[in-house]
Formats: sequence, structure tokens, C-alpha cells
Amino acid sequence: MADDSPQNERITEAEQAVMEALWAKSPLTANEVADAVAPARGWSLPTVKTLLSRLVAKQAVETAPDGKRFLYSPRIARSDFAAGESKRLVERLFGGSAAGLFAHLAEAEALSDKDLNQIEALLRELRGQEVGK
Amino acid sequence: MADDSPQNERITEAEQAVMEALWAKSPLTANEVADAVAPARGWSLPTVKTLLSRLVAKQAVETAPDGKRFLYSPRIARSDFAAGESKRLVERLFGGSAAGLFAHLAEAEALSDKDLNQIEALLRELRGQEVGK
DNA sequence: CGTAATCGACTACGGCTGTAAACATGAAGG
DNA sequence: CCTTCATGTTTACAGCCGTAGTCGATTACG
Repeated sequence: MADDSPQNERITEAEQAVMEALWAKSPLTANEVADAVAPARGWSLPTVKTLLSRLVAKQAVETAPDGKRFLYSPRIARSDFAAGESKRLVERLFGGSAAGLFAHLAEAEALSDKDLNQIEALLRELRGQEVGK
Repeated sequence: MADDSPQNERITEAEQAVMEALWAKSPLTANEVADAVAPARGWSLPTVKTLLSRLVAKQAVETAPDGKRFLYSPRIARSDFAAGESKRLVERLFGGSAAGLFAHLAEAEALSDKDLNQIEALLRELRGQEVGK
């Protein structure tokens, strides 16, 4: 089988910054990505281009020709990326137990009242739809 | 101010494997750490020693002389490490909102019934002690 | 007292990451 | 047509990470 499936490789932190720009709005030209990302990170244009190239190589981003230049779009959804990273963390740190993560966040006082309320709401929602399977 | 505070630097994945051994039991000699860690990762003894050295340099591990050799102990608690990593992830991925993380785990079906029950229990607990501050 | 074993320190090296310059190529304008 | 500008590609390079060999010192045994 050919590995044309998106995103086997890992996305680094610098690359993620570029992805964020594309997730916020796409397609974008390389220059537009640079305008969105470079100032905040102090990057030069070449740096952004390199990152874009690597993301294309990793099949996390796809290109569409637009005249002489390219338009870049994400090939993976932000939610998939976030879910994957979250899962990795839970795996690595809490033996796959999401409750473990939650407990640690609570302990570190990283949970605001707002967080608690939202989580509570989500819990109820999950309980509600806990039908099939 | 001197930077003798523990753990400014990041701990890599390979290093974490070594830390796990020390968190499980400490102090340990380098050889004991190697025995605990090397087989599972296919590492040689020198590799484990290098990782230990780097952890000492990063002040994540401390040494105590024991005759001719050293005994190694973690200088940072596993829970602190876990909390830090979790916070970083939440920061990087969900703009600091733990509820965002939770929602994504739920969406990715990474939450078992057991997780849900435990989280629910934790929530109640947090609500209960929500006194001070 | 000398030699072997033990153990930490130093050195090494390929690969990846962050950062960027140089290059090539095609388009546009004079 | 030739020059210049824009844009993607190639190359570069330092630093860190994963992995490991070698060196030197200290200990222990004969």
C-alpha cells in the first residue's frame, strides 16, 4: 500500500505555529502565512517557507498551484491533531487514563471554575447520549 | 540569583524513561537503573549512563556518593512533571482551557466509562472543598 | 604492590529541529 | 529582449536528542 495517508510524521512546535495560521484561515500563500506567523515568533520569510516545505513533505499540508505561486491548506484537521497529541500525553503520563490527567490538572490548580462548569456540562451530555455500544 | 532550582530544562522522552525507574524506586545505582530500563528499550549501559548524566545536568536528578559509585534520586516529583507537561499541552493546544482538552478527549472517544466515573467523582470532590480562595 | 574489575566522565556521531541564506526559475515590466 | 521581482527549492549550519564507545580513576582481589 502506498503511504499517501496524511500525517504519519510528528509535527513539531515550530511547525504547529504554521499550522495554526492555516487552521485559522486557508488556503493561504506562503507570504500570507509568514505575515500571520513570522512577527510573533521573530521569523524571517525563508524560515516560514522551510517550515511549509517540511509540512508538505510530512503531508500535513497540501498545495494547490495558483498561477506562479502556491496556495497552502492543511491536510489534517486541528481537532485530529489536538486529539492525537492529547492521547499521546495521556498515554505517556497516565497510562492511558484520562482521569489521571484530570486529577493532575485539578491538583495543579490548573482548573478554573469555568473549566469545572464546562466539564460538568460535557459530562452530563456524554451521559445523556450514552446509548449505543 | 543562582539557578539551583530544579528542572528548568525540558525532559525528553528517553530521559523520562529513566526518570520512571527512579520514580518507581530510589535511590538506585546506574546499573540498577539500567537493569530496570535498558531491556525494555533495547539500550546499552552507556546509553543509560549518558541519560543519567544529562538528567543530573538538568538538575532533574541528584547524586549521592556511595563508596566509589553514585546513587541517583529524582529531584522533581513525578506529579510535578506530569502536571507541568499537562499544563504545557493544554496551553499549546487549547489556549489554556482544560475543558477544551476534556472535550477533545471525549470526541476522540478516548474516555472510558471508568474515566467518566472517576472524573465525576473528582468533580464532586472539588466542588465540595471549594471553600478557600 | 600490582593487576583486574567497576564505574563515572568524556567524546562521538548521525538524525532531527530551528533558523536562514543562496539559488533557480518563471513572470512582469521597461 | 533583458532586467528585476516574486516565489518555491536546495543547501547550510548550529544545537539538541538518541545511542554508544572509550578513557581514566578508584576499588578490590590476589
